[in-house]
Amino acid sequence: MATRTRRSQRRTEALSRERIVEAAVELLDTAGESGLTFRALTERLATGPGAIYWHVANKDELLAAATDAVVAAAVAVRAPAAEALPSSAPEEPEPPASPQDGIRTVALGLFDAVDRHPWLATQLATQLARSPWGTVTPRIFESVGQRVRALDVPESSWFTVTSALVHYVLGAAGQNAVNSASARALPPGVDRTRFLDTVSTAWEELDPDEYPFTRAVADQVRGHDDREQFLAGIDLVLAGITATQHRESRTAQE
Amino acid sequence: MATRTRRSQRRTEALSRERIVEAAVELLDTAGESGLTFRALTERLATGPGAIYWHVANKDELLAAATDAVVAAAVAVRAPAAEALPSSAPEEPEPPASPQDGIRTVALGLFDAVDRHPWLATQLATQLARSPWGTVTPRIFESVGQRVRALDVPESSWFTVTSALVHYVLGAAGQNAVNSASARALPPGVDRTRFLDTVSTAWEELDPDEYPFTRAVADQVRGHDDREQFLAGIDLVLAGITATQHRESRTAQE
DNA sequence: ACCTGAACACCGTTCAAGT
DNA sequence: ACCTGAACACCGTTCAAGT
Repeated sequence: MATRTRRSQRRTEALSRERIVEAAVELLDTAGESGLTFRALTERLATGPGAIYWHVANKDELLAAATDAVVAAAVAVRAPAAEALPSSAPEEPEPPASPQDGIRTVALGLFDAVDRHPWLATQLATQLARSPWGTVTPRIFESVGQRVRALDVPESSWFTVTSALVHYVLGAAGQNAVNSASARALPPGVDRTRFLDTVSTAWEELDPDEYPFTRAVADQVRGHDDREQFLAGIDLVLAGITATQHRESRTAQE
Repeated sequence: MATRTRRSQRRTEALSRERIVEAAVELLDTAGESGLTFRALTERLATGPGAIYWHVANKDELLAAATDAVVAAAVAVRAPAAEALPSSAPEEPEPPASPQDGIRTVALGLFDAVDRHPWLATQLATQLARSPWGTVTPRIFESVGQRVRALDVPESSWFTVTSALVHYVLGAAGQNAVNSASARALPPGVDRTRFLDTVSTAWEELDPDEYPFTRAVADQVRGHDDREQFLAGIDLVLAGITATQHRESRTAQE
């Protein structure tokens, strides 16, 4: 009864794992987590479930592959100047970004990816929980870690410091998917300002005895910018790294 | 054909939302996320699906309630001394914990909760993503925020600083569910040491060109303690808060 | 080697009917 | 008001069969 979807013609391109993952990402983006079903996928790819199972072991593996593909694209960041104006003065020496800026860029890359693909927040948690030896964790870890090494953190702290940064980024990005996803779910026309207003008001109406702090802070929710706040958190961790180093070198000198 | 489960006798206690949520948490703990089904739940509660739907709107609400219950318990931390030796010297004045220690305690409370309930990592991401105006976010936020206020952070920074801490905690706790859950999934007898060994080895075998940092750090994975590393991250953020304040007051004095 | 599509077991949810 | 349990629509996955 539902109107026949316009994609029923025989597919021309051969099926491949790549095409399947690509279709999965599209489906997740447009229809959300619950929108990714093998039935929707077979229709979109004009094939049967068996064909998909030939290329992919099961749904978990498909979700992992989709997550990995998006993360890989997100963390493969170059210096922003390089792509901003591709044809202008290619011989101009790239401004050597500080390691701190590099970390901010990588972090923002992931942050924005979660913003564009809200399902990524949950999947990141799920995939990371499933296998730290998978491809997703090392990818993120490596990208942040290389910049941490460029700070003058002693080698013995590399693992701890990088972990702290990665944890913050994942936590903050996950939490932010909230806002973008929820805001999107609201009736169109209700924009971000109205959305923050809703949250702020809800917080203001909490029980004064149980939630004094949250109530006190409700107003600050209203005007805040997610990216700005995200970066402020990064800077807090970076400041902590610097401060800890200084404390250590001071102690070492005595 | 399956052996009749021992719980088929008529239930004595009346059904209630509370009992349902309690059973859901048990099911999640023992059988994992995929183990929580309405069928398993009806069997355990010796009832039919309709009875459950009388108390709970749907599975999403049930998961939200389960998450909220566990988070509420985790975040309601008292000074550790109070419960350690309940009957010894009750009039002894409690050592006034510093706000920093308070933050560490709350954070560890959540960290350990995720450790005991690995499904919490995913659910935290999901629930937070679904509704920041729900009960889960304010609960965590409030508990951390009250301690942030006790540090001498200027009021204008309350929201940002508390958010940063909460994001770190959620990210780190989520990532850690990894380890406990994965370690649990391994054949019994393979303990944590062996598990870390596996991860470490996997990281050592990554492509040297693409993953130089992760490889360099692989060895540090082997001996590390999750809780210690988690706290080190908290301390990094706390150090960042202090450093930022000093910088600000220094600037203000000029 | 790659794909088809009917079939299977299982899941969340509904609802007419009971007490 | 609270509970029962058959029924429904939908899902992931399998597999004998085709090319």
